[in-house]
Amino acid sequence: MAQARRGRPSTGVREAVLRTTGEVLGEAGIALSTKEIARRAGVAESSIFYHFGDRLGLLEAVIGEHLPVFSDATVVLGSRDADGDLRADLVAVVSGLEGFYLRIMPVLGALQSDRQLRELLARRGGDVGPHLALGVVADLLRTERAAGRVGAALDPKAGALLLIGAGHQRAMHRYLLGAAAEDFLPPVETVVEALLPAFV
Amino acid sequence: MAQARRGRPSTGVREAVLRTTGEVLGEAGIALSTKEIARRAGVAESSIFYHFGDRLGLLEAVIGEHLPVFSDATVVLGSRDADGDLRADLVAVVSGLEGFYLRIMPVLGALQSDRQLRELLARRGGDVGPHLALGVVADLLRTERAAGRVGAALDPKAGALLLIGAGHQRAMHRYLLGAAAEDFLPPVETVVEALLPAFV
DNA sequence: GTCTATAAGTTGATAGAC
DNA sequence: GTCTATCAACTTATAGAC
Repeated sequence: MAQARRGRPSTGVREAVLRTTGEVLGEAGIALSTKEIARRAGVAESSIFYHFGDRLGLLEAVIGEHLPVFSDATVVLGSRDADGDLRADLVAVVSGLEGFYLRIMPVLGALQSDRQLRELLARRGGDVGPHLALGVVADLLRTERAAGRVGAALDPKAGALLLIGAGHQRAMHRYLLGAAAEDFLPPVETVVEALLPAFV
Repeated sequence: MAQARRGRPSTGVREAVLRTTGEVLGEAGIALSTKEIARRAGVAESSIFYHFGDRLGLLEAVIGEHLPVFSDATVVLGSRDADGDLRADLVAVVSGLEGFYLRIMPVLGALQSDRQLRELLARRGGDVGPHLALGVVADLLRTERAAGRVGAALDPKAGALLLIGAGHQRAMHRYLLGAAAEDFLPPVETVVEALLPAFV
């Protein structure tokens, strides 16, 4: 970001393309075309190739833009204020995770349905990607454990997998079924109630 | 299935197309082409349109073929023999779920990344689909609870969400990262160990 | 029911003007 | 840095022979 601007300043085409691609990703998935993105973004199709090289380069840029958020605690967990009640705090954590996974679902779906994107992820060597959310939540549990608010016997990574699994599961079914999902899903409060004995 | 066969018997083109489409789905995702499927299946491309009408019809047929398995306990849970030890039984359940979700990942990825397929799912009105796995596991927990092997206070749906969430989470990260995922994921045994207090 | 041949439209990508 | 114009390859889909 400390890079000095040289040459002609951008007129926002790159940004418009990235934004539009993110939108189309949520609708058509990775079966998106550079032509349609250019049309919807109101730019020339050739500008996409100027900025991103080829179609995969565009996909890499869009996906890659979202990959770092998985290690950002504020984004993954949402805003929470610990008020001392473990139950309420866990409800806030799972709800935050659910909202996060609901928002990131198009990116997650693209990664799951395109081998080239998975290879891009593997090439990054693990320094970015969905798996880092586990570390974020595990760190939170370690802190809470040190403060004595969570049982000393709890394995932080295992606890993180359970909380994330619950939030992700609710988010995925809501994404797939829409409002009808609530008829099948147990409420966050019920899930936390069931999980509570494992955390005290 | 009780339908009598009329007219000329099939020569297996339909089945070959369905099988091949399932394979391609795991590689290219929903960005698959009828041409490539025909080539890999060794059939004429026009045969695809004869059997499935159009491209979406083919996708619907392939996805629809997999949707009912989510309500099949044997498939979802895998083969387990309850030997009386709750801990070992839960490990078997989560491991079974992990294997199931690992196999079904291409279908799940396609649903998450294509709006048309999600609409197909919604049109089915909930009688098939990924959400039914919740009922399968919840039923298992109800049985175990009635037998006194699981705590009476446990909500079956909440318990199911936690078990499925854990298995699905492990499956997804293994699918995205391959063997490297094991470095980040807590082992099934550790997860069950952490979850155990919620189930007794 | 499966094939070959073909059509019209879309695709990702490049060249060159400004 | 962005555009218009263009291209060959590929896309989905149809017609008609066997």
